Amino acid sequence: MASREKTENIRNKIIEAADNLLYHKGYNLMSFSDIADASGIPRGNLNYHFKTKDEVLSAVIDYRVEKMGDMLQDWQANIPTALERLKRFAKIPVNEIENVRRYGCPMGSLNTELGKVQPDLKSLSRMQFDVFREWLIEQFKMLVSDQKAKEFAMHLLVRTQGLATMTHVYNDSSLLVREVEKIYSWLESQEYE
Amino acid sequence: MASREKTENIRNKIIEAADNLLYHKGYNLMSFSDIADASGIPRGNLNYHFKTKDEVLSAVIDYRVEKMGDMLQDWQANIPTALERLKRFAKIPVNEIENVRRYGCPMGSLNTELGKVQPDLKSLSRMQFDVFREWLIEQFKMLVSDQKAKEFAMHLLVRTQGLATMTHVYNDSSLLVREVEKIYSWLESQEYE
DNA sequence: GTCTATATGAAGATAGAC
DNA sequence: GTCTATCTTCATATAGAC
Repeated sequence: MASREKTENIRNKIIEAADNLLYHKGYNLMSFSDIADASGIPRGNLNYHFKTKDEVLSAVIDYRVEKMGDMLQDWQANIPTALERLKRFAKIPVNEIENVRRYGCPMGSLNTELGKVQPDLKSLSRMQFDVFREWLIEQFKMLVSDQKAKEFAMHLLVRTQGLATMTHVYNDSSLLVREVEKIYSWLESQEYE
Repeated sequence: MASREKTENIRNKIIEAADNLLYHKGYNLMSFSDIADASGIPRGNLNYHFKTKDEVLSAVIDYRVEKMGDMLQDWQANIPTALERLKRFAKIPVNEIENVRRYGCPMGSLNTELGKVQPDLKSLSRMQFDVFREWLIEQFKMLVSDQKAKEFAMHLLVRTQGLATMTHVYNDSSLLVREVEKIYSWLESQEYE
């Protein structure tokens, strides 16, 4: 149906606008008016598509999770070795360097904001990390024991989050580059069975 | 003067209550009413001591910076070697493990929240990091070249922030312990001149 | 200096016209 | 389905009595 398709388009416009605002302003400072302005959808009409702000967040998380899943599948298909795939992961912040400098990590900063006092929304937000975490474990499993794979996957997430946070604190993209190089060295130096 | 002393006491009560709320709820969700309830100071009276919410934040940051500076001075006086002092720093999250699990790092989470869209408040909040950063550089300077000292100081901050963020995301204190042990190994393995 | 009462504004959410 | 107008709530901040 054409009308249903149109509704879907509107929904997607809203989600994409909210996705950016969430990254650039954070959840608590993102208002429906902001979304209306950014998406071009009239203020009141938003509430037809999403009754509450929580529902908007939920839709954005689903959207992000799907997009990231697709990306990881693509890497799985097109990057030959696990080590190279891990390096590809570690490179994400370099590709997003200007955004990281200005806004931090979109997943980490959202979790940090919601984790304090909005536990339901935090659980939603954590799903973003689960996607990467499970994929990283699979990659490391091709290189080390299952036990070590879990540990290394978390360690990689720790270092990525840390560099994003500190790059943001000090507005310093050279720090980001240096820390990613350190991660590369670490990945290459592991004694894989 | 007794009355002036009393005013100071009230100010300090407000600051300490706001310090906790800022950590537990974040800046944007912390209201004057929250501070009034937590400190026992009547709602309206707060605005005599602090005209705006920004002023409260500023006072809390000053308070934190002073407290942390005292702590670092104490370490400097009472812990004999630079390596031991660095390990003492790395141990902070272990001592605060329950808080980190529930609320993340008080400095990192505040910077992340304010950094997106409140640049003036972000500058204030970054002062917390400056205290540690400068102290860490001094410690590393006793062990490596000046250039390396800056790099290592930031690297230590990166790893500390990363472990705090991920411990918070997954509510997982065993991750925190494991990552601090890794930092210990790293500190001990450096080839110092 | 302390506190009450209130002004003011902005947000999320809803009712109902088209 | 779309959108306007509005209700309600809650925040910061202020005016002014005590």
